[in-house]
Amino acid sequence: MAVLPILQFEDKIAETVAENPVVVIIGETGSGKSTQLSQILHRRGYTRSGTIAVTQPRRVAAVTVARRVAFELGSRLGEEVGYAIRFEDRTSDKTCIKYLTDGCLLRESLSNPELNQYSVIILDEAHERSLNTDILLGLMKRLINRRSSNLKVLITSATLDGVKVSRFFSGCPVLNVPGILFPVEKLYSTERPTNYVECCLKTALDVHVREPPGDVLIFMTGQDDIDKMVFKLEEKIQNLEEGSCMDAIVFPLHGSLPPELQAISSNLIIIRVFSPAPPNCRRFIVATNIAETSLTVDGIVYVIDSGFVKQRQYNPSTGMYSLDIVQISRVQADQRAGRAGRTRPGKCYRLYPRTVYDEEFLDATIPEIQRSSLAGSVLYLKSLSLSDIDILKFDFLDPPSRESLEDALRQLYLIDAIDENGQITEIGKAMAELPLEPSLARTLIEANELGCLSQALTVTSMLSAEVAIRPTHSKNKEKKRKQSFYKLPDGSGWGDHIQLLQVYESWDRADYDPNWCTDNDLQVRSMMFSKDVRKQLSQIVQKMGKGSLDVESGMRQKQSDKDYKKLRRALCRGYGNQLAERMLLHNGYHTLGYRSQLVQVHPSSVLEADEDGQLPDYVVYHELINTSRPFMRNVCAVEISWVQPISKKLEKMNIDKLSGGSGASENNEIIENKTINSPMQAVDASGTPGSVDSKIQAARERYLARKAKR
DNA sequence: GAGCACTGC
Repeated sequence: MAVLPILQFEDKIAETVAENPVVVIIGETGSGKSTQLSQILHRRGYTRSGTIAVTQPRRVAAVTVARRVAFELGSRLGEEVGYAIRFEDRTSDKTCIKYLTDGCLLRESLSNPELNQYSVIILDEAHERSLNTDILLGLMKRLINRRSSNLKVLITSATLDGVKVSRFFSGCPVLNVPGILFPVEKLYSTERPTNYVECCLKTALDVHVREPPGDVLIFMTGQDDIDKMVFKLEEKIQNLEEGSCMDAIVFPLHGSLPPELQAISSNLIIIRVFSPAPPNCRRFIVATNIAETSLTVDGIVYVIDSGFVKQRQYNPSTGMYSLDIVQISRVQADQRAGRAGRTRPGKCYRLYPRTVYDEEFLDATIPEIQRSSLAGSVLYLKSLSLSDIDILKFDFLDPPSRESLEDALRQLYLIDAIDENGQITEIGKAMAELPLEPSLARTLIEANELGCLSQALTVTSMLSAEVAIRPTHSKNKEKKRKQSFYKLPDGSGWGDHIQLLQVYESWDRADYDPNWCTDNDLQVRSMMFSKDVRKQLSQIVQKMGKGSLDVESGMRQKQSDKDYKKLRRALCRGYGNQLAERMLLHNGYHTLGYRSQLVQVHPSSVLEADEDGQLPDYVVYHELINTSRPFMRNVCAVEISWVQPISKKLEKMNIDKLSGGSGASENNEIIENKTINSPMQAVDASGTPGSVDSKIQAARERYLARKAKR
């Protein structure tokens, strides 16, 4: 194996780190930064005064890199080198290099805000701008001022965004470490295709017929398009004249491969996708952006880039999520192209003109912090109770909009996490201890008061694991699906939360048999995950727990509480920021919030109407999602008397007080000025119905209209 | 009467 480029810079790196508290390392793919930086600093003695922490945005990365480094140092995993991810801590007293997810480091800083056990903190893959890494960047800036004598912070990034990060850390040095990527030739289309699936197909066939051997990676937006593409490509290849070109196999690659295929397809992917193709056979891998960073497929020589990605975004002014097809950024486009140059020189077919890349694409993807609801993050920051930190003044690399921060404060106030002056409450502090989104954390705390903690643990775990009751993957098994659907409990008409509880209880009665999940079309993976979450939550709430926490005790609870009244009441408290009232004359709802929205119960809900065909007067919802229309997903019936205290709170809510009173106007300017530099990307917020292509077309037209206005 | 990209505590 060739010497990793980064090792040639060892002296330079050590020297720079010795002289500066913060250093930015720009290391391209293949530079070895993730495995070598920690070892270099270990060699230079930084582990004598503390541990070296290396954060990763993904769990697998934390595990595999730790394993690799342990191997290189000839030590056993969990001793000198260890890792910590949720549910799994493989470190010991001996551990001096610790890989962990960014979320884990955030959790650690909750109990130890100065992170004193660490002599070095490396934030790896910072360019991906995960929500947690962005918050860590802000915390690190504060920390180095307080621990300047004994803390070193390294921030690694793959793109040339180093200047920005350096500026954020008052002009800290930036080191560039080259990677070992082969050149990739970029070929642009002369115009935007009107039908991007067809265009991908045509390009793929062209490559297959004309280009020498080498595998092809095709980036598309979602499962539907991928399935369509796989089908059409296989068909076309079969119709090619025998012997006119080499054989081919086509694979789909996305995050939610059907559960019944998962077992086989993990073999498929590992053995067939991740090993070289048989001789004289070309592999086509049709993937979502999962293949951009999370999964690396070796042997790719050709990349076909549609130029689009599906992105989830949060709109703070409506409290609604939407899943939109948006243009990728230049960073993303280059990342995709780079996938063609890992083993030898490659080619990237960009299905958009050069001018689109140059003029329309954003430099970088909008960071997650500007696309998410910030209630959880704001609660986290408030719970650190750092007297020197004001949320609205918190120093973010890219600040979220003031609107988004205010939305978070309103939400937190409505669920009692902060008081009317924006100060964190005792309830809020308890909520922050729980690895749950704020509404679910609040539900658990209220359930504890009401004596239905066991049931609430189950519901929050199921929601937290995003267990889907009726997966849509079994198209060719229509009969079986219907049968099994009727076997599952239905929430007794009260709604989806209750159904989730009942489903988990059924699984408990089946002794947590994985086959029970498969028989009922439930993803084994997500059910197992919810079991892990439940266990973890149980351990945390044990301290405050009143009564038994096991699943059976929740079932006994039901004997005395047939209507799930206590649980639904706890949910009503927890979702005080996510309530809706039915309209008088029909079954539509309007949300009870800062800005009321007209919404409907999602058709997948098990919520039942009464004899007159009327849905409950009041419901709580887990999420608002704007697809073809605005829908409430995961709904539960509540009673008016429980809603009233929350309505009163809503009436007297005052955002000026919540955001810190008089000081707010001053902060206002700071945040708003910064926000102007990072506008939201063009999004499809109107929920235009129709095919993906028509959505893309519509998004493009809106973009051009806006451009013309300017 | 709908349909979901990807992560993570």
